[in-house]
Amino acid sequence: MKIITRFAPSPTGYLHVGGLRTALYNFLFARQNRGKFLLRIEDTDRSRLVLGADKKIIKILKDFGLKFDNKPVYQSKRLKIYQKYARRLLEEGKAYYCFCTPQRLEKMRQEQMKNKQAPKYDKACLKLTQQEIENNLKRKIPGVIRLKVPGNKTIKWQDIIRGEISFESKDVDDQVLIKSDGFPTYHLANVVDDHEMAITYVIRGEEWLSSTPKHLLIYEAFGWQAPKYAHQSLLLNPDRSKLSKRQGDVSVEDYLAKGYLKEALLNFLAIIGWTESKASSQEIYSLQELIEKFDLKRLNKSGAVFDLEKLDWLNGCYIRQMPLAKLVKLCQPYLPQIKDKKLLAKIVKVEQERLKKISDISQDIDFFYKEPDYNPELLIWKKSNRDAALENLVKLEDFLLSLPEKDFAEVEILEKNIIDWIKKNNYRVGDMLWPMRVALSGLQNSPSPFEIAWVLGREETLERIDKAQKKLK
RNA sequence: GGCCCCUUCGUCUAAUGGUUAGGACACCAGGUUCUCAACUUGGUAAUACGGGUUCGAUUCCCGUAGGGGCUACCA
Repeated sequence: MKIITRFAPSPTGYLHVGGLRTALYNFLFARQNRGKFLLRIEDTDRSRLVLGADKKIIKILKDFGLKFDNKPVYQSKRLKIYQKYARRLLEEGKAYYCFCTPQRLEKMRQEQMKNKQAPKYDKACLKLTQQEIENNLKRKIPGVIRLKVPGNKTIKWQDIIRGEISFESKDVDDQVLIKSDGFPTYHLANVVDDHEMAITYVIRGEEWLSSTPKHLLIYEAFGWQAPKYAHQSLLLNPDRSKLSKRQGDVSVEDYLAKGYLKEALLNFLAIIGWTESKASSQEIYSLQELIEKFDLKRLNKSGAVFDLEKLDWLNGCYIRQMPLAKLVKLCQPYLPQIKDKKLLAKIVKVEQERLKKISDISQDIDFFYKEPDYNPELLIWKKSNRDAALENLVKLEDFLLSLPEKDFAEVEILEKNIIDWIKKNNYRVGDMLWPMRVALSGLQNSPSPFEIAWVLGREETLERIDKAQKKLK
């Protein structure tokens, strides 16, 4: 049987990173089995609907390389279908009309809670006669359709990730199937669509675990075969609660805007809660590799803290491996003040190994195009003194003056020249390099003096060293 | 409150009856042409607790504790 998975987000705003992880797992599982990966937009809640949110989700999936098959299915366009199926359940006596007011339901729930009972619908409307029901319908009294849940039954299934899970039907509420506005609830629409779309594997978050008995009951009422379920663990805040906006960024867009790479984020989402095998210590995976190696059964049962430090590390790995031209392109938006393409490329090259996020590129780089202002004391190396620093800068300037323009064309040549000169004269490297670097950058911490001089060029380098001498006098 | 799920270093995890309990991130220390970064070598650090089963339990069972999820005419 062909394996078909789906990602079924509701378009209520941004896409949560946990949602992206679910999409990834569904995508991987489908691809590695040469199956299909479908997209369904669950837009049955009109009050929470955000216009355009579906387009954003589709764009993100595309940008991340999670290509889905077929056209996306919109539940809001399938109202008649859900109603048809609900009617069938009604006719077969497996569902019933309920006209209870929200107020009555609320009151009932409160009382049940007070009596330490599980809040559940009391099936009051099940006692309605056919005549009463028809009268209510004729008078257009708002009502819903509920599933008639059998009383004493054990519902169990083999979850791919968690093994056997069982619930008692007495703990399952008579779930609303069709709301009073005619829209289906998640539960009905989800089951009907998974069935009609021939979904074979449902991979979803753990928050759906306690809804699964409801879904299984609906499948049973229709006489359909249920798909296989895999309930993955949740992404957590550092305090181990469900990853939420209150404690940091949760939307995919947020992470992208912060300068995380798509590849890194996807890689991170894949390895958080999953490891390839007992033997492997691999952490970096391309999407293609994940398709080959991902194993649903090896997903971890317990929730995983979304560890930003590890994401930063992983992102840094990806940045360091990236071809310069691509990185320059990504950095450009963060450095609008630098119009000179060559200068931009040089700065990015020098900063490449220092970046954790793309956005870091805007940190401490002003000195590359603007004369730095700094305290002259900074020019003095810890093992040196003011007079020596000045003297060394003079020597250095004299030497650099002797180097032709072409020696500034590559970092390596410049470096070799200066180091050879230091060695030949038996200078201490720190005596020369520290003041040089500070003269060029004005910073305590910065790239090496060779790299900065290479970016600045011969003329600017000499000028800054000259200025540094004046500061020390 | 009820129902369900989970529990190995700070974090992500490996090890499914026999290991000095392994790796990665983070942290600490050393190395590397001055600082930072990168790289590299090394180090600190965990089986929640209590009972079983067993010659032997991280591993299997029970209980306790802790954490999480759900408990809507939201998904």
